[in-house]
Amino acid sequence: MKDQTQLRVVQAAGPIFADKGFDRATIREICTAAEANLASVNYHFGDKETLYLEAVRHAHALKMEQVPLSQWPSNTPPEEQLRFFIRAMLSRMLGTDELDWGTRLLMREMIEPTIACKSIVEDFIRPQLQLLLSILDEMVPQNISFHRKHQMAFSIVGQCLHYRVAREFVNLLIPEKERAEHFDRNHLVDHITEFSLAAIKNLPIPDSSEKKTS
Amino acid sequence: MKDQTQLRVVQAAGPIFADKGFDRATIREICTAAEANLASVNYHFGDKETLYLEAVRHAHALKMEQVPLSQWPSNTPPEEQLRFFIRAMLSRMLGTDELDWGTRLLMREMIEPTIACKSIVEDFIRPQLQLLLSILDEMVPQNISFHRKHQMAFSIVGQCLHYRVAREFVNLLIPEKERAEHFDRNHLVDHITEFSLAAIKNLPIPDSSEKKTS
Amino acid sequence: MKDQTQLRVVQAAGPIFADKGFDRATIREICTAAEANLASVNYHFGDKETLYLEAVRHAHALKMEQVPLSQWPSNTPPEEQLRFFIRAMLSRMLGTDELDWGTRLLMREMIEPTIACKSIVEDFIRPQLQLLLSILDEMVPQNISFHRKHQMAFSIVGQCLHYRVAREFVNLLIPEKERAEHFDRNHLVDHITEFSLAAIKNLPIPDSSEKKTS
Amino acid sequence: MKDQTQLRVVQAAGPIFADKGFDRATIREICTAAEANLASVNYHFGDKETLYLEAVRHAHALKMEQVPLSQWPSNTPPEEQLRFFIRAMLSRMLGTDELDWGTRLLMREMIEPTIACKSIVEDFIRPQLQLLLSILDEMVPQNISFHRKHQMAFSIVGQCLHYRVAREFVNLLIPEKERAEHFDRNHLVDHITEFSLAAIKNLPIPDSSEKKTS
DNA sequence: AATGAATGAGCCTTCATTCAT
DNA sequence: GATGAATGAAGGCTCATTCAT
Repeated sequence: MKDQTQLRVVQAAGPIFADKGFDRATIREICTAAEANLASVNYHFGDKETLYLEAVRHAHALKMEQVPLSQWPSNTPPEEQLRFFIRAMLSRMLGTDELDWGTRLLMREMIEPTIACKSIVEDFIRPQLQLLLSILDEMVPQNISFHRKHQMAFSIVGQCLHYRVAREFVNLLIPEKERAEHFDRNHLVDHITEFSLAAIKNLPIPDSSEKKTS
Repeated sequence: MKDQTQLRVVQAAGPIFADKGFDRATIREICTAAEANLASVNYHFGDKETLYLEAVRHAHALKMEQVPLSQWPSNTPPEEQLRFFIRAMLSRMLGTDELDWGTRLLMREMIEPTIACKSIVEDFIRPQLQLLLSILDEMVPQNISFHRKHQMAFSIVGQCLHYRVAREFVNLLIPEKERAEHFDRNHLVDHITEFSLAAIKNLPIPDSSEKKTS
Repeated sequence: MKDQTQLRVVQAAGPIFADKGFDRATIREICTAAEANLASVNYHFGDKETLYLEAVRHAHALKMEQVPLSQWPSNTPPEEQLRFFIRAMLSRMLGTDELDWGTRLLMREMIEPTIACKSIVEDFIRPQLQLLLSILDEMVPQNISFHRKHQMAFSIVGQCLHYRVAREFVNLLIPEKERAEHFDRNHLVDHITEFSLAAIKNLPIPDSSEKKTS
Repeated sequence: MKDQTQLRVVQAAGPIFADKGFDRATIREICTAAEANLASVNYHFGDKETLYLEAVRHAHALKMEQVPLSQWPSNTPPEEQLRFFIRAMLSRMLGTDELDWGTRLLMREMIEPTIACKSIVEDFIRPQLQLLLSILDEMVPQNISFHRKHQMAFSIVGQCLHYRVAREFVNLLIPEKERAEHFDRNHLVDHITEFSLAAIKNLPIPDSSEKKTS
């Protein structure tokens, strides 16, 4: 019964912060949900902001635990590795309904970064980027520059991110029937993989520094 | 000096809502910025939420005015059209510093849609999507299905969106020097255009319905 | 179209003040109901309080017009005069549903008198009291004192007043069926008349100054 | 110093609500009078309306404590019981100056009933009515009907109520000297008692259902 | 004469935070 | 170590009133 309270509060805080954002979430609501005293937050965390930070940290620790970085046999062809990677990333982003709040928290950090942002990127985002880069390494010429590989990586990540961040827009743009049939997770994984592979394999090699710009 | 007040308030509201979000923005702050009376909001808009709506509408009307849908000579090759389109979209998204608040407002709508969301999509987003689709039409086989074209379009949009939505992450992931040299607007336009063109031109034609899925 | 507005506003104000009381009634609501401009009240009456006064005056002018002081043949026996009087008073108090607001206004003046109170009493209440006293005069000994006659009059008025002022209490105390059958206007007129007549005719004559008091 | 605040606030609220009514009374004024924080009302009662309810309840609990239901020796003749009863009722209604606010609160409930009304009637009014009915029982024929006894009771109550509800009217109608000499509490008790006794003892017995009505 | 725009004061309520126990 | 009571600051909103036209 020691720091159980503390834990209960962080756990309760996550979904609530995700749902309502920092401002609209109230300490009262969180403490009620955690069956803890109203003063718990200030007692255990000092203030609301610190609790938020702790909640975000807790959230992505949980996320990493549930959808770990993909593993595959060493002889898996890079094309398949890419497909696996994209599937994992989309899964993390689209989430199941119960786990969705983690992503929602992450998105809030993207558009309104707090102190939590930095550690999220280092602990959570960068490793994924590195993994993606290592997959790309097997598909692109060795002498390709740092930034081109990163741009490719971002092009892949961006395609996934879109379906999560602009989800509501997609819902409004694509009729429900069409969405149900062709925009489910499997089809999206396939499309993004094919699109990206086609791009990677046919991208002109010359360094972009001599590119034209209108 | 007639109903200037109303306009002043909407104009002041935009950047403030964008900066702080609906909750943290106070009508007191907005009215002060607009040099208007505190009761102006109630008088002209009824309540804070309606003001927010009006501010969002005003914002994207402004945006469209400043970076209108691209126009080009009828003989422009589709590849160049795509480059123009991507340049315009990125410009709208990245914006100049003073105009950035419009996009921030838009992102908040993506993540936490309000009543404003629907009209934004219809008036602002869908026309852009249609334009992009018409460009793609000139580059892909005629018999390609509705959803494949949309997926391609979203793949392009997603790549752009990423640099705006995940801007803070990119800033943390890419060293400043590298960013300054290779991730400025021009280079990004070039990369996204090349990447997308390479993908479009080499994408396997068969319908995705017979694709494999692991 | 001259002072029509002014009249429309007073007429609209009456029922609204009656319903909600001075504070809860808003100028906006009144002007809307009167289809007049929001500034009309201040323009025509100066302020809200003056409008209230005017509305009360208007109300009881109307009341007097609709239920005038009873008239009867000169040879009507005083017992019947009393019955007529009580019937008229109860009618004014209980009112029909549309005219009820006049009484509600009056009651508010009773428990929270404003400047309107005095003129109401002089123009509206005192004449009724005089009439009642003149009826009593025909039934009680000539030498009875001023205050005894007034006390009798108040005893009669009080019985009527009770059913209006404490209406809600009566509703809660008496089952609906019983009320419908035995507490309608006719039965109340009969009861109050009988009760009062029985009292008047049997009241001990000695002056109350020598009464015992425990 | 525990939950004294809550009590202080209710106590301060009573007279203020009585004086100004629900709307014009401000929680600021109440909290200041109670030497409590402005937020106390929300903390202890939730909102203003609940505080009002509590204040009304508190008020009539107090009232009953100060002027309890009359008690008398079992051999007291009913006529004397009635006098005692009327004295107690008038005392509660007219009150002393400091305690007047309780009645003012009650009158407001009569004219503009709130949620508090019902419980007041049940806990406070009905017991008094029952007591009065039991006194009447000893003076009227056994076979008299339910509603006749109630009508008599109301006739008695109404006479008392009048001097409270229409107090301001009486003040304007009766010259001050006259009032001082003949309308003080003792004289009123005597008059109302005599008047009512005379009525009760001489009321025609037949049921009112066969009464004439003009 | 009459009105639409604008204002200033004030109200209820909410919330994170603190404090005494 | 933990909590229930209490607080101070601020927020959105409502309203009667004023003012320029």
